[in-house]
Amino acid sequence: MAATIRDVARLAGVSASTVSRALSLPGMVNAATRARVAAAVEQLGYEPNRAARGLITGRTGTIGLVVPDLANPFFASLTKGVQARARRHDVAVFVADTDEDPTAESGLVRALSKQVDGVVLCSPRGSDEELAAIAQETTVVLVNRAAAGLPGVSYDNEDGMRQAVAHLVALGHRRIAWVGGPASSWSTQHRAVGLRNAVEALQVELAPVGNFAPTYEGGMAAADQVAATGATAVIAYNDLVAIGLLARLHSRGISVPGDLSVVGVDDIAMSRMARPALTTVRLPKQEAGRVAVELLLALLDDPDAASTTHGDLHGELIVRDSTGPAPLK
Amino acid sequence: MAATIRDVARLAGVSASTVSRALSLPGMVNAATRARVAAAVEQLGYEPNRAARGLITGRTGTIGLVVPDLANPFFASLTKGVQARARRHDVAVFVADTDEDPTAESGLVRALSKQVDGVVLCSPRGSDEELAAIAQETTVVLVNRAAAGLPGVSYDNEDGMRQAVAHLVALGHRRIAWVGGPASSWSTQHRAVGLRNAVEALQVELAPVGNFAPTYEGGMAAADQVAATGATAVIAYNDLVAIGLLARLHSRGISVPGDLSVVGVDDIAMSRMARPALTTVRLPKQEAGRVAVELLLALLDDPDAASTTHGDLHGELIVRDSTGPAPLK
DNA sequence: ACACAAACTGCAACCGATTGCAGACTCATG
DNA sequence: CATGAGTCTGCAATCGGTTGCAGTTTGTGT
Repeated sequence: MAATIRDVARLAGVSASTVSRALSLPGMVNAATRARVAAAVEQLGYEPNRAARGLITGRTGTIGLVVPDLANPFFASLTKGVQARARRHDVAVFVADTDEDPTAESGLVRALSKQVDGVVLCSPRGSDEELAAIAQETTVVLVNRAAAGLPGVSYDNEDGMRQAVAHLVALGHRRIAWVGGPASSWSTQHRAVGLRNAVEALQVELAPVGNFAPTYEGGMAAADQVAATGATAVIAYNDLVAIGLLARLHSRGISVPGDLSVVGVDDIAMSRMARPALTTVRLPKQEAGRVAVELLLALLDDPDAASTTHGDLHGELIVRDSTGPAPLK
Repeated sequence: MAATIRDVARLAGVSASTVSRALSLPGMVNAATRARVAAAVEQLGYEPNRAARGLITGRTGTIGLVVPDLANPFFASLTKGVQARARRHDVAVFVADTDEDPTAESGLVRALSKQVDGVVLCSPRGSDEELAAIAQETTVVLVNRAAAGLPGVSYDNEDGMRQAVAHLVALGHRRIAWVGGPASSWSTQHRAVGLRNAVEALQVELAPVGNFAPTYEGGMAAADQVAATGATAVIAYNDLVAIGLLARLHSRGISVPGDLSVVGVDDIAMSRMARPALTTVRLPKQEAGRVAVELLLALLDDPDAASTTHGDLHGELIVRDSTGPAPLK
């Protein structure tokens, strides 16, 4: 069906080797020959078969991406970033969705590992040991998680929390509630640490209300506990949780930001459209995907480029309508 | 690095051919031999290299998926459905995002076509001719678009619109505005037709306000025109547009559903969280992805299975808080 | 014990590329 | 005109699998 390198060779009146070289090492072939080859390629609409090349060179020009849930806008954006950057490098992307099933991670990576040069693994739920085992199989770049010596890109969660707290303190808030995500989540842990540092530095009080699912429902579930803390502001694990809070607070007649200010994390598209529009720490999601791809490709080119082994991204506080001055007592 | 079929063969004390057969045509090899092979496979953690197989069999066990925008929750869900179903069939998925660029479509499909068995093409913006050309290159299944003879899966837009109109009419609305999506969009055209049929059948008035971007901003832009039509209800091209309408109507002090009822299409996650929660025609997005994969795989098995050449999915009206009785005059 | 078919297994060619090596050609120089 | 250096180009091996064909083993009937 599709033209092969031999078809091109025949049409150009040269051998397959020459065609191969004309395409990948143009300097090695005579300009006239190269032109004939180019014409034949054009005429046949020839595109090299990467799989075949991969057998020889060990490089398939393909990477894998494993995410917990594509329907989560956070990962959708990240995937988009990976996608875009990979295409620029003429690399194709296999996408796999674990459906939040931690046990599926290693299986998927293993299945993928034979067909790709490396894998970008997002927010892995597995243990450090599992990740180390996975990294044996293929080159792995982690996103949103730092694990023992593995290359990766993550956000500076501490700094993001600091910005959020500083904003709230400037508005006069002195007691801030915190709705955590899943206890096992690396991000939750780091955000909690960042919060503790920030409240300590600014001498305000932190009122943690526990761990909730990182979803709208999680936010709904947390809202009443938040209200009960007596805090005048709340920072949520992520925007979905924050929007859940907004919904439940509204139905309880608690005014945002009049009675309570709400801050999220991520800045997903939905946050802008929430009512009131959500103040949030914007994490550069597509950027994370792009950096992860660059990191992975660099690592593939030079497996011990220890210098480029980790990317660190910063969040940026986006102030909208869900935060305001602390209510007067 | 990774074990090859020859490694397995050596360990099991048989030839590579036998290993190959033990794995793909188990009936052809002796049970005892098969067991030895299985043990060796297990011990080495062997996974066949699909790319190599693809060279011989012409089937790579890989399909491509091309969507206009992964960050759009509609396509994210669809991708998830494709993903899940493909995995069940042990098929890997290449995902490519055109970034809403219609000219990128055919290029991407062409680049993909050498590495995949077939492609699922979502909401293609290209012309029928372009699509026909693409279909020459590889097996294609369309989603959200019916084009000249190409296999595909789409929604029954007419019926969805009928349900929405019936709901509004039952609530006493007699004049319904319609905010269309991009004029070139296949869905817009079909939804408009469905609406015209429905209003005619139920003897109410339709007030189209033109075509807008299928986004939140599009909805914001359309809101004032909607208000000016004097309609008591509006049906939006999709949920994002409907949510944009909600936002602008709210800031203009127009009460929903008190003054105006709003209906969307899609039922993205955000719709449940909108204020008021959005009444919408739920389109089974993951289901569409699943059906598309089944269709594609069936077509690959039997290229002229004309019987299974088209999937038709139905929407379902989800009534929430954005629709209510028409205001009394 | 012998012939014959059935059931397995291995050899070798092949898929579409890449690449080390050596042969062929060009051209300037002695 | 022979020689040598430089350029190009082709041959053939290779990657990791699959598969047609032929050879070997096994089992059965007589």
